[in-house]
Amino acid sequence: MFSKTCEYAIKACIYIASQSLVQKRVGIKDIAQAIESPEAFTGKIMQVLSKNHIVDSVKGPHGGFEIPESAMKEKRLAEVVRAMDGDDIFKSCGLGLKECSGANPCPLHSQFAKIRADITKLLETTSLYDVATGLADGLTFLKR
Amino acid sequence: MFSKTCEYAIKACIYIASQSLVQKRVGIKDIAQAIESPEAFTGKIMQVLSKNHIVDSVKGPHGGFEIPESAMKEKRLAEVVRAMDGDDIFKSCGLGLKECSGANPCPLHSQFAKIRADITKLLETTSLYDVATGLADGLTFLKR
DNA sequence: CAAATAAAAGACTTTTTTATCTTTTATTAA
DNA sequence: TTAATAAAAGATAAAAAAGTCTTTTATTTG
Ligand code: FES
Ligand code: FES
Repeated sequence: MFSKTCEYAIKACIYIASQSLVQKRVGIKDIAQAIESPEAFTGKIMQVLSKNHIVDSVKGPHGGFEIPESAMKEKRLAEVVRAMDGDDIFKSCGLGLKECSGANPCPLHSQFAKIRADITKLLETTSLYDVATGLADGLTFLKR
Repeated sequence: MFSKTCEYAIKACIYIASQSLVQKRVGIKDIAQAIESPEAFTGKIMQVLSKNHIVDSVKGPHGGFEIPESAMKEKRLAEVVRAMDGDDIFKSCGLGLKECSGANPCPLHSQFAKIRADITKLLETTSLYDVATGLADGLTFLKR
């Protein structure tokens, strides 16, 4: 479904958001620990998220990453996915045809298009705030 | 969604089935041409499909691959996917947690589980015959 | 039976994805 | 203003996925 990179990115954003809810800025080490990802690789991912203005980054002592509450209410999961994996998941053919189109449909097009629309809806409507609260409340988990 | 290998496998099966509908056995070259796949790689994929009894293989002159009409009415897309990609798509967590469970749900679990169930239903209920007829009738396509 | 045909099997190569290690830059606070 | 801290940037490395090439085995038909 998502690349490993994208999975890490989504989890990192949710974790950062949940910590930002209690005014805590978090470093790469914290993040890697919280989402069970390799530390250096997580750093690379954070660079991309930061460049795409999905997270705010602060260098130096007491630095780290954060997502202001106002921002996390706006940012959708779809933005994170687009930053990491592009928009393949939103528009490409399930059987790998060069482009998905009703005019030249693959044998799964009609059924697959529905599923893809559901995925798109999920990602486009869910904000980081929506998922961060469940984590903060101990209802959902990012590892195991 | 699916690996490249799995996409080729699904398309190959649909093509073979559609040709079997008109009593035509097809070789690797035909298949590769019909689904726009690398020939040698397609050969490898056919070996797996053959070992898993999804297609029948015949060596020697006038040999090739076929799927008897009775068999293609039984075989589901899910079998092809399992043979190539395992059952990850049917059971694994969308965010890559070690296992998907309601007891330890990731933040997307409830929404993702629905989508995964839809995908499973599509693959488990669609037979090769179902998709082969559309191709044979020129309503669906395997390339471009 | 011999020659031709076509898939199976095995050994490799290339590309992409995932991951690591080192150096640099920015920031803070003593 | 310098030492410590933490992310950014850059250069590699390892693993997995995708793809190729060569040899072997099975089958058919003249
Ligand atoms: S053409 Fe394959 S999903 Fe639309
Ligand atoms: S735990 Fe993630 S999808 Fe079920």
